[in-house]
Amino acid sequence: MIILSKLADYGVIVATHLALAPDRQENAATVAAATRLPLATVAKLLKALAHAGVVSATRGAAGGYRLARPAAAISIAEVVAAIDGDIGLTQCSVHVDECAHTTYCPTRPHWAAINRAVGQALQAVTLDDMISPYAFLPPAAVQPAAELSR
Amino acid sequence: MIILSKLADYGVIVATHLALAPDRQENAATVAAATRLPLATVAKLLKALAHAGVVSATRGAAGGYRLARPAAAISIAEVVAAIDGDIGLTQCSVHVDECAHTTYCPTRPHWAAINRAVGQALQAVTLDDMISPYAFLPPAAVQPAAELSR
DNA sequence: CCCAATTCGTACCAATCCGGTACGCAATAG
DNA sequence: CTATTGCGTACCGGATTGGTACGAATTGGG
Ligand code: SF4
Ligand code: SF4
Repeated sequence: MIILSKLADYGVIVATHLALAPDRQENAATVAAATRLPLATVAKLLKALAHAGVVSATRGAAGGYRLARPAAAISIAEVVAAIDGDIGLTQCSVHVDECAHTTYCPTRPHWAAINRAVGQALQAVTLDDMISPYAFLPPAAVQPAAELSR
Repeated sequence: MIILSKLADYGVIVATHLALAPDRQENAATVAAATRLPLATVAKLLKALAHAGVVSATRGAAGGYRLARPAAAISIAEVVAAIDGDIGLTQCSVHVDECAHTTYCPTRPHWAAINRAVGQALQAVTLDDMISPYAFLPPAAVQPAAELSR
């Protein structure tokens, strides 16, 4: 099973890319080219992220996106939640009343604890962590310029 | 977003129910009645669990299912994996080569760490914990109301 | 020895969800 | 005013999922 949806996965990549140059303002097309993702999809993602307050958008000509906060203050959980919705293991973790078995289900109380553990695993990682430890990654990864000029 | 599929959720319930009476042998119909789940679905789940070695089945007349191991030796992760397949956050966590972006994706190395954290959260809980309510909760039960009422 | 009970295996179907796309509107720079 | 760019919504095809059905294999009892 794959937990994150493709969109959420891509969303993290896009956010990470923006975290690389927090000062620059990039439009959707530029980000799409840099990440090699379909333009339309990137636009959709950026919009969702902007809606959640993770990135801020400036409209009009010469507009674009940039991180709304420093990269260290944005957790992966936030990015994922912006795209896939709130994270919860089971139905009852998110929408309490949308499961007919809530009344007698014996496992329900325990999910809360597991839920919290999973949530913390995602909240512990920030965008800053995603870009900083390039140490153990081969030099091929550290070349945003080459990506852009393609 | 909901991480576990409905089937996996139900699977845990079924497994938990079996853990309540490890010595008795129950057939699919009995389990379905006890858990108030559709019979056909329960049969499917039990088969999947049997295939993964979580429960053992005896065929023929007066046949039925029972846990293959003591409840304390079966983790939730195992039950979920038996139904939903191996747990992984992203595509590259499970099937490494099934993502076209593996070569230059900057986030890939980091998912492994998060992946492990999530996996441990599920492996830390056994069926035994599920049937002895709140046994492992007390330390965190300081503010259970907030979690449960969410 | 035969029959009934029960699991096993597979195959199938309907519904929902997801990834992706298209098009028109609003806002801003020049 | 106009070109550029983000915003919003609506739509569609395909994949996955939840659920069902039926026949084959296996065992216990009469
Ligand atoms: S109440 Fe039980 S069956 Fe319903 S979503 Fe929660 S764990 Fe699953
Ligand atoms: S390589 Fe990157 S894009 Fe591909 S599944 Fe892994 S994280 Fe997602």
